[in-house]
Amino acid sequence: MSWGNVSERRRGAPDLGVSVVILALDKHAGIASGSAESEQNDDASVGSEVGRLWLPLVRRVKQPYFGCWALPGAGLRSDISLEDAAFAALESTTAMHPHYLEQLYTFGGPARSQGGLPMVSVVYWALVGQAEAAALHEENNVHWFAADALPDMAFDHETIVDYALWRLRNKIEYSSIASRLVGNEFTLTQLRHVYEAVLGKALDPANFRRRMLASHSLHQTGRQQAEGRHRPAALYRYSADTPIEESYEGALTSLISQKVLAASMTGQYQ
Amino acid sequence: MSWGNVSERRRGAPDLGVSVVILALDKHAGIASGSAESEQNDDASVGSEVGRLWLPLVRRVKQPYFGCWALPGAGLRSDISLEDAAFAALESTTAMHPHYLEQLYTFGGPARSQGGLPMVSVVYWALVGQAEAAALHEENNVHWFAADALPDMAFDHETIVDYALWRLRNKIEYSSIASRLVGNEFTLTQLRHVYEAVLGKALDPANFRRRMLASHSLHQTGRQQAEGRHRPAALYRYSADTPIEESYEGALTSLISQKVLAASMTGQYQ
DNA sequence: TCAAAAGTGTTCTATTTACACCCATGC
DNA sequence: GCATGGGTGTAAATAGAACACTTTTGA
Repeated sequence: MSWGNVSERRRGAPDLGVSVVILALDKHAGIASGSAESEQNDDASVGSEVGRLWLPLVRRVKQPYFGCWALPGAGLRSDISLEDAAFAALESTTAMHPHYLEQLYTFGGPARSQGGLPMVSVVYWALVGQAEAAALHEENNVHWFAADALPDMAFDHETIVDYALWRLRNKIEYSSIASRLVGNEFTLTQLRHVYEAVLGKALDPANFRRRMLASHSLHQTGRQQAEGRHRPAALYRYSADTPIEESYEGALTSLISQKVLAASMTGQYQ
Repeated sequence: MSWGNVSERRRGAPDLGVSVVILALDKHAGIASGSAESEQNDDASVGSEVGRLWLPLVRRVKQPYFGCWALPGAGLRSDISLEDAAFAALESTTAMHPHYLEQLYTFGGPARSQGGLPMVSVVYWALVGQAEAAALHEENNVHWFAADALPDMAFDHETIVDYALWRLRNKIEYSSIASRLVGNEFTLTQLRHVYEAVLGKALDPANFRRRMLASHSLHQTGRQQAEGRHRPAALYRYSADTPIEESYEGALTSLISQKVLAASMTGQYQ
C-alpha cells in the first residue's frame, strides 16, 4: 500500500478528502439581529434590499492551481465520521459553526485530478447564520465571495458550488431549511427576503404570508419589531418540533451529527 | 502510507470502495415483453397483479459478516470514474447492464466498520429491465430478494437499501425514471403497474392516463396489445427526446457515463 | 396627513381527485 | 349477452397567482 510513482498509483486507490460549500446571506437579506427587542436598531437590518448569497473560499498555497481559490477541505481520517470531518474542515478554516450540514455529492474520477494525484472528494454543504458569517476575519487566505460573482476556482469546484446552490434552491421549496439562514426570531418579511435571495426572484408578500402560516411550522412569539415609519411586524420563530425535512424520516436523519445539532441550537434557539 | 496495524490505521485514511443497489421489477408488474406484437403472449405478462421490487445480493465469503448477504461492490481504482466503478461492480457480480445508474450517498465513519477495517463506500443505485433480471443465473452466491422481504444484511446495508427505495419512490414522482423499469413499448396499464409497485399503492387508472399523456413524454406507437377478453390497449414508448430528469441540467447530468447511456439504449430503445 | 409596509379579502385559474359512464373485445 | 379492462367526461375540491384594499405605525 505504498506507492512508487504516479503511474503506479493510478491503478490503486485514490486519495480521499472532504470539502465543504459554506453558504451565508449578507446583512441586507433581512435577518433578525438576535434577541429582537430591536426598537434600537443599528443601521443593519434594513430588509428592503434583496440580499445575496456569499461563500468563503481559501486560496491554494501549492500546486496544482497554486494561488487559485478553492473550497475548504481536508484529508479524511478513519476515526471520525464523514460529517464530523466536514464539520472539522469547516471549523478549522473559518472558525465558524454551521447551522446546517448535509452531504452533497462525492466527486471523483481521473478527469478531475488533472495535474495532481487522483482524489475522491466527499463534498458537504453548510449554512451559517449571518452573525457568525460577519464575524469571520478575512485572513489566512480566506475570503468571502458573492455566489453570483465567483472567481476562477481550482479543480471542478465551480461545478460543485453550482450544484450546492441548486440543491439549496430546491430544498428551500419543500423543507424548512430557511430556518438555518434566519435568526432566532424574524418577521415574515425578513423570512421572505431569505427566500427571495435564495430563489433570486421577488415573491408576493400576501401569498408568501399565507403559505408560511398554512404550513403550521411557524409560531408567533407575540412580540413585534418596528422597522421604519410603518406598522411594526409580528415576530415568529420556527416551531421546535418542526424538522428541517419532513420527507425522509428513515436512516439518514439519524446520521446527523450531534455537533451540528448543538451548533444550530446555540446559534439559533438560544 | 503503509500501515502497521489496525490501531495505527485508524488515524490514516480509510479504505475506499463502491457498492450498488440494483433494483428490478418482477414479471407481474406488467412489463411489456420486448417487441410487443404479442397476440401470441406466453403466460407471463399478465398485468393484473401488483408487482414487487427485487434486488440481487451477494453472500459474503469472508469476515466480518461471513455468510451474510451484502450489496455488490468492489474496491476503487484511480483510473476510472466513480460511476464506471459502480458499473463494473454491477457487471462483474451480476453480468447485467443497468438502464439507469445514479450516485446515492457516501457512507463512512467508524460506526459502520465494526469488526473490520474502516471503510468509506460510495454507493450507487441502478435500475435494470425485467428481461435482464430474469436472465441472471442465481449462482456464484448471488440471489434475488424481494425489497419488502430482505434477509439480515451485512454492515449498514439494510439502511442503504431503505434509502435507495426511498429515493426511487421520490424520483418516480418528478421524473420519467419509470421508463428504465418498463420495456421498450408498453401499455398505460403496464406503466401504471410499475408506479404502483414502486409506490406501494393503487392509482386511479383514468387520472394516471391523463397525467402521463399531459406530460407529453409518451409517444403512441399506433400498435395495440391484446391481453385477456377485453378491449386491446394502445402501446406507447417514451419520446426519445425526454430526459430522465428535467430538474438539473447543469453539472451533474454531464457526468452520466457513456456506458449507461449505451446500455439503456440497447436495452430499451432497441 | 402621508408614505410605506403589515396584514386581509377576493377573484380567477390551474391542478388534483373521485367517480360515473361508454367502448371494444374474448369467451 | 356479458364480464372486463380500455378509454372519456365531468363535477367538486384544492392549491396557486394576481391584486385591490384596509390597518397601523413614524415622521
